[in-house]
Amino acid sequence: MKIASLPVPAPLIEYCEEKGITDLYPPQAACVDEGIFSGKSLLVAIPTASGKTLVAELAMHAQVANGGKCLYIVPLRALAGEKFREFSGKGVKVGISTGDLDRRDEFLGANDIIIATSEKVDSLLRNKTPWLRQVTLLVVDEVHLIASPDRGPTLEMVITKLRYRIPNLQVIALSATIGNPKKLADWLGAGLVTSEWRPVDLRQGVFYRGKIHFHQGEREVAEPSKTEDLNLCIDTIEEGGQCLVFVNSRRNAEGFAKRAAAAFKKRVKSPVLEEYAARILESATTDQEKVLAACIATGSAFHHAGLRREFRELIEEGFLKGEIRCISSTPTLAAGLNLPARRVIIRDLLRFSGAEGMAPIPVGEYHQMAGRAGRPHLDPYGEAVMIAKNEQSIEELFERYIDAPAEPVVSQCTRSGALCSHLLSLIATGFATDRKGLSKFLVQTFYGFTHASTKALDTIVNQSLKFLTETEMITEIGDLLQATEYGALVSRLYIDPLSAEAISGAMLEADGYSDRALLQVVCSTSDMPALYLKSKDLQYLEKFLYEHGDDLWQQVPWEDREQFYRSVKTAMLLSDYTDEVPEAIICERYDVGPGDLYAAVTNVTWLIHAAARLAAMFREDLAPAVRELEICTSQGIRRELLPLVRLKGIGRVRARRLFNNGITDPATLQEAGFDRITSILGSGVAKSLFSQFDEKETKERKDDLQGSSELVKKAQTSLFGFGGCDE
DNA sequence: AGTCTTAGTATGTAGACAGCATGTC
DNA sequence: CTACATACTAAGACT
Repeated sequence: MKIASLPVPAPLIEYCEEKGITDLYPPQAACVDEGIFSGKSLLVAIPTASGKTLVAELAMHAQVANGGKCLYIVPLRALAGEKFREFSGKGVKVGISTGDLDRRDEFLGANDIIIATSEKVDSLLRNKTPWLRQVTLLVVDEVHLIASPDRGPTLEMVITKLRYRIPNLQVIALSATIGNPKKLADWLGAGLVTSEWRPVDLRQGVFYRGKIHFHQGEREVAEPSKTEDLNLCIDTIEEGGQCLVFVNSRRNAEGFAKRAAAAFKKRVKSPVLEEYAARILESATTDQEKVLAACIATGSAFHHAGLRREFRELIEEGFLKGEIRCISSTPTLAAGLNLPARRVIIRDLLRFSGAEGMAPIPVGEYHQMAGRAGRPHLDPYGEAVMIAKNEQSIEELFERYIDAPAEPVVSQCTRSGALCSHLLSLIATGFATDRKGLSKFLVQTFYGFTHASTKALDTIVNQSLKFLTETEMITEIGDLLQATEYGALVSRLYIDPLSAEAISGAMLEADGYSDRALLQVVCSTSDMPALYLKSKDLQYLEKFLYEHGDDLWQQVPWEDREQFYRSVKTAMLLSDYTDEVPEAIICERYDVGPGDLYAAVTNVTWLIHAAARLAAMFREDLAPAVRELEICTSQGIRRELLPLVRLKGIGRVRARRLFNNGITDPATLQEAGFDRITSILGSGVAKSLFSQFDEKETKERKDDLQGSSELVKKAQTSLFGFGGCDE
């Protein structure tokens, strides 16, 4: 099917033709036949890299041409960015909205295509964002993530909410191959396109004793090194390809990269790689990062969430450009960006999962990783290889993974805790005003669609409503369910009601305040992933609790202390960060990577913000201190620097430099004079600082004049600020 | 004596969404 | 409740 013949606006067609794309791939043509251009919903369950995105893009452009608006839901922020770049510059207005990124936010609704994560869309719904009603096409990327235990329910709820609100909404759901595509399509009222077709031939095989066994035959692999995984990797490099190795732990990822680096030393030399290594070394703070630099210099790299984003992106870029030959990675790369390689080695098929010990990875995940093999237009074929430990397991691996269908997608709505937050949001946002309304909504979910009896769900609904009523987040008067001001706030803050209750409960009971106490409570909630405990941690944790245990708001439990210790450890790390302990020392002390540190800081900042809002509601006296902590945490500064960072252009580093030079607040800064500041921070920064003071003075004069109208406004908001459920 | 090898044992384990209001080095 | 690879340790074997 020719792209030029499709009913889409010219810019997209021209763009495709420039790229040399003139015909649709067979699965894409099937989507056209199924009616994507006539507004029909569709579930597209086809392999990775077989052109799902273009299907969505065609449908979106057609919608926009008819005056429609499109919402594109992705699972990861990094993916949102990737799609944003991909969709931009083709004659439609594209906007992006994720937690850490809000480009063009004021006019977000003015865009034709808006890309957002599922949680962000849920948050937009909870805040009654008006333009959501104008959406005519919903694209859900990776819709099989409905089966994800922690984030699946949100995705399921968001889809259900949007379809509930918008009649005739066209839904295009994109998915990897799954076990029950028909079921999912039926739920969405969608047509179904499935296919095994791929643009590059994919050979899946099992390596054993120097040979890869494929369905189509065998392939010999040379054995220049002692280890099989490395031999497989070198084999592809020698052939001119790149290699992606999936392993089950960070340590393994680093270990493999080191071994590969030693083997590559004689083979790969490149000035570009040297430059990458130098760039990393320049800002490296930990040993781990120095190792990474050494590896990259030879063309190998490791990739996991302990690395800072900057380095991860550098590795991805280096691999895409073909400079880096081999990446050993934890599942970070499996679900993330589009990084194909000629050979993918799925080395570890077991992964540690808390309750289950070492458990085999799901078939769906294997397929996702295997699908990474083969770069379209660049590789003659792609190879996905597992490694067998004995003759017998060759057969087993074929059966268990290569020839096995992926798991069916199953709703996770009944998982403990998942529903409570969503029920609150349904009530607070007016999707349901009584129990009947809730049931009516819940039968529309995928859970409701796949379960004839809602008994299991009803039990959880009753429990959750009981909790929400007892904690006064909702009231039930007669039949009427309504969110209280507290409940509405919790819903909008997007925290788990359990976390909200833990935080406000602790604050209500507290006699004093300390940052540590608040941090520990916040770190004990499910919204804050706590650090793992290691044996060496026990010593200093016990010492800390002996000295400061009484200052905490939560009591040290008598038994089952692990959870508590973990929250204390996490709080101590964050406390060190606001105490301006250098990154390298924190990383070493708590055995985390810079990426983990960054993640913990952004996460806790969000929760402290929520805590500050809750404090304003329940403990006004604590609110100023909590708000201060919010700034301290986000900036990584001690309280003494607070007056300085209020100034534009002053962050943690400059503030510290000023402070150490005896300049402790804006007033002394102004007194010190331009020349003195120039000598500390340079003339550029000094100039912008002093121009701020001039602006401020003129603004203050204006504010004095407007003071009276400001007051009126405040009175109005408090007069009408009790719920505001109308839209 | 110093180095390598081996067997036994202790240890630790993937990832990442959300608020809010704008500007770090 | 489930496992495994790796790092470390101590003791033995070799140059």
